[in-house]
Order: sequence, then structure tokens, then C-alpha cells
Amino acid sequence: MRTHLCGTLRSEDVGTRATVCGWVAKRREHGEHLAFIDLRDHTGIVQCVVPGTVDVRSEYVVAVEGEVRLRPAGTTNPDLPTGEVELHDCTVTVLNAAEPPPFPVDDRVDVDEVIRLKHRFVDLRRPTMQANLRLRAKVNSSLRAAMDRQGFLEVETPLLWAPTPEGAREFAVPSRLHHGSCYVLPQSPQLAKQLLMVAGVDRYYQVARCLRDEDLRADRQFEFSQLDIEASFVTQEDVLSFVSEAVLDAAEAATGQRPGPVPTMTWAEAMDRYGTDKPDIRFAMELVDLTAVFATTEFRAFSAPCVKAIVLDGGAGLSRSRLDALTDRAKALGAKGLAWFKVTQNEDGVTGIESPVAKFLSDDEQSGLVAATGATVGDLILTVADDYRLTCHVLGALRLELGGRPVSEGPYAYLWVVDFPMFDGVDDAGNPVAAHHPFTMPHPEDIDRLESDPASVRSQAYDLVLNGWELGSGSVRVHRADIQARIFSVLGISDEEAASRFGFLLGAFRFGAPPHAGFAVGLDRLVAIFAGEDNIREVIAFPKTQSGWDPMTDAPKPLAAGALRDLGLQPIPKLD
RNA sequence: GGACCUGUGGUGCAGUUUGGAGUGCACGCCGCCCUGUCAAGGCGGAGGUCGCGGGUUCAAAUCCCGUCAGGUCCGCCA
Repeated sequence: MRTHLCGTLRSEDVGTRATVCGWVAKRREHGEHLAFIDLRDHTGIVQCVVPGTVDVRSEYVVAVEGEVRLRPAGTTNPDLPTGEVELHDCTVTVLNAAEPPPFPVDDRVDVDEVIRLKHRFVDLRRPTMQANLRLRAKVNSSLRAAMDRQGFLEVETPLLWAPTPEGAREFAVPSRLHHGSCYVLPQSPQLAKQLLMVAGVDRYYQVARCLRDEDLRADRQFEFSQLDIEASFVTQEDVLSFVSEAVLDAAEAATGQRPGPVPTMTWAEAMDRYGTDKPDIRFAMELVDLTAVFATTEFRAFSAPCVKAIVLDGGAGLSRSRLDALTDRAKALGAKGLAWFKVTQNEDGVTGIESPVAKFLSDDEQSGLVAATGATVGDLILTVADDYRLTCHVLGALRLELGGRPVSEGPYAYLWVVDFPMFDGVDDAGNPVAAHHPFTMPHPEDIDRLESDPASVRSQAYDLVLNGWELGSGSVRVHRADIQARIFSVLGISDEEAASRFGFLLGAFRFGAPPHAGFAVGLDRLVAIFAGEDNIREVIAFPKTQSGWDPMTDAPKPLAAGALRDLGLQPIPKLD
């Protein structure tokens, strides 16, 4: 039907007759003897010259036949890759007329999200969205190639799986043949891939769809894709190497540049220095520990288990209302308050601090504060005093708000965060909660303290971070029944409970489970960052709104009565 | 479950603080003109439940209450 693609025509093609197909991006009529059509396909736009009037409108689907020629002197368009040439003396065939589009099909305006999603098929015609779809395919393909090259086997796993009441809320799929019972859609293929290790697959990967019925965010949709990986007879170092290879390849495929080796940081160091387990290491503004400075303070607000600070260079000029807003933000994040100190200089050139709480601090504490933070005249020091986790959480968030840049802005700073804690807090019954999942192998140096001091036990779990976004996580798995039993015991999971929840996995492990470890890389986030997008919706063909609504299909919708009956379902009124 | 921001012709905005006729801008759309434009240009025209409901007022896009939707975030996401 066509001989060329619109965006690919160049001066080398001059003299050839060409037929191109696409959508009318723009029509410009100059009377009865001349008209221009800018024709768009997925490769770009080319100008077609028609010797007369032309009965087309924006977004008509047309085929245009003409001769490629250099544009007349003085009429080239440097803004178009095809700007040196044009299709001349064209014949236009309308393949399909179109109503005016609901919004402009270009990248110049930010259209309301609902309108874009309702007409996603139009939205995706825009050059940026086309580029995002194509970038995603390219990244996807480079990841697959990297895994193939490293000896991994692609295996698909079921979407209809069994409930595993641990972790994220699952989407349920009622069974027609088994009234009252449900499958669930997998929050990840975690258990399936471990079974594949027992099955001797050795090295597995899959670009897997994962589904989690949790609240949506800029970096979270109900359904998302992971490069899911699992390998047998490997160490943590091996997994980090496999994944690094894949994501560095992906970066190179996406951007043309290969970042350097991925640095590694322990979880403890990440929390200490950045207040988060997913630090954006593109900028410093690190947390400073002041606990020692205020160890004997008379100031009640600072007599806490942990006192930390961040310094905003040149921040002493911040207005009172801005500081109040920061204080409100800190409180919203859980802090009791936020103490700020402007580093000032008096007429004699002596450095001092200006703060509503300065009068509560001794001279030594004031000078110690400035010395420890390294702040200089004109800077702003923000301090939080609370327990360790909360202090880190609040200052880590303020650090990002005050010093951070959009996630999608280069450079691309990958980071491995290793040695996560095995447990994170306690549940209602006072039992420790698994930080990763209950099949995570404890750190070999800490395993003896599993029962005596679980809070101090590190695990062989690790995260990959890119520009402050968690790109994925993984762990070395428990493959020995004795260690697994000890972990379940610490978690307060009885033998019966373990058997009912994970019986098929534990059963399989009795038949020869190899040591194994794995990882999963969030594909949507990875592509979004490379695409320069701060929301993964922009790299997903048909995403949902933050409330989980699809304006195009109007899903979710009530089921017809007959369908409900087939599934053995009956709606009940919404509970308050 | 909670906080904040947003909602005005098809699209993007201004107008809301300080109530006074649906007022304005740009794009798009329709008609006419135009032989080198490319965000073409000129002339003319159509197009509105100011998200929805209630309240205050002589009078509400504007003030108040509620509600719906979108966005960002906290909780949540092993």
C-alpha cells in the first residue's frame, strides 16, 4: 500500500516516486492552485504539495503519491528531519475520513488526564507517546537479549494463581466451576519462579505482568511489568552482576551511553546518609548526625534517641511562611516539629545562629551544631529529633523536596542497596514482620541471632535504585527446611499456618531444592526514567487513573446479573 | 482512611483575592479569500449547565457547606 515511511524521506530519495500513508497532521491551502499536507506516521512528518485544492481535514487517513524532490531554495524547514525534501505533484486518496480530534495531536499542550485516557488511541498518536512506546520496546528487547546472553530461559507462569495472604492485596478472580472459590492474579511470580528452580530450570527470566490491588501513585499502577529473574547455584554477587549487566545494557540501548559500574551501599549507610532505603545519589545534601552534640542538652525537644540535620546551602533567606510550610510538611510526615537555624554573621564578623529555639541551646551546642553540619553563613540548618527511623524518614523527604530534581532528569545514577534488615517492626501480636518476604535468607554473619535478637539480623536482600526510585528488589532464598522453620517460628507462623499458606512450595522443597536467588526489575519505572517522564502512565499504552478507573472502557463496571449468577456471586451494600 | 492543588465553549488559559449581564486571550471548528506555506495569512461566523447539589445575598464562575472527578503526596505497596 505504501513505498516509503513519512519521516524517513531524505535528499537521497530525490527523484523517486513514493506513496506514503498516514494521518493528516496539518493542511494549508493557498487558493485553488496550491495546498500543503503535513502527513504523519509513526516515523514523523513529511510535507506533501498538492497542485490544487484538497478535500481533507486533520486526522483524515490518506495515501499520498508523488515525487520526492528537493524543496525550492529558501523553503527548507530546519525544524523537520524531512525538511529538505517534499513530496511533489501529489495525488491524495482518502482512506478514511475523521472527525476533528478531541484535542490537538501534538506535544505542545498538556491535556486533561481523563480526556487523554478516554481517547487514548488519539493520545498515543502524539510523537512523544509514540517515542515512549518504541523506547519501551527497545528497553524490553535489550533486557531480554541480556538475559538470553547470560544463559537464562524465558518461561511463562500462570496469571490464575492461588491466594497467598502475605504482602500486597491481591485481585481475586471468582471461579465459575468452583462456586465460592477464587483464583488470584499474582502480585509477582515469586513462588512460581522458585518452583522452577526446584524443577531444574537453573536460570529463569520473564517479562512478567504483576497485579497489586493497592493505592496508585505516579510510580505505581495496579498492573505493571517486571523483568523477573531467578537463578540456581548462585550467590548474591552473581545476581547483582546479572542484573547490572541487563540494566546497563538497557541504559545504553535507551540513551546511547553506558553508565559506569553500579555502586553498592548498605541499607544502614543509605539510611544514615540519605534517610531512605532508595537514595537519590545525584546530589549530596546528606543527613548529619547530631545526637552526640545534643547528648546532654537541656532542650527537651532535642533530648531524643536521634537528632539529625540537613543543610540547605544559601537557605537562610527563606521566608517565615516557607519555613512554616516546611514545618507543616515535617509534621505531616510524622515529626513532632522541625527546628530551623539560619547561620548568620554579626557586625563584628562573628558567626552565630538565628532561630526561635536558639535561646534553649547552650553556646557549646550552638557552635557544635554549626561545626558538625559544616554550615556557613547564609545557610539554613533543619533538624529533627525523634526515634531513628522517623528522623531519617522526615529529613530524607525534606532533602528530596529542597534539593531534589525530577527523577527523569539525567544523569542516571544506579545504586545497589544491600544488607536490608531481615525484619521490620512487629505485628499486632508482637511478632517481627518480614521486611522482604519469609523466604529471604538471613545474612550468614547474623543467622545465630535469629531468635535472640531478630531486630539486628540483616538479610541477603537487596534493592536496585535509580535516581531515587526503587527499580526492583530481590534476595537469596531460603532453600533449607531447618532455617525456614526457624524463620517461620520467629515470625510467629505455626507449622499448620505455614503448610496452609505455602504448603505447595515447602512440599516441593523437600524434593531437592537447589540454593537459589533472584530479582525483579520494574520495567515501567525504568522506561519512564529513560523517557524523561515522571509518571509511569506515560510509558503504558492503556493505564488507569489514580482511582483505578479506565475512562476509555469505563472499567470497572458492574457485572450483568447472569454473569454474577454463573460465578455464584451476589453484591452486598458497601460497608461504611 | 487522610492532606494539598485543580475543575470556565472542542483544547489550553485568564477572570475567583475585593460578588454586579457568560466578559476576555490563544488554538481548534464552520464559511469565504489567498500560488511556497510549514503553529501559514486575511475576513466573517458558530460554539457555555463556569464539574454537580445546597446555602448566604437584591445579585454567585466569584463567598460558605457538601459532593463528584483528576493530579501530587502520607498511610498502604512482604
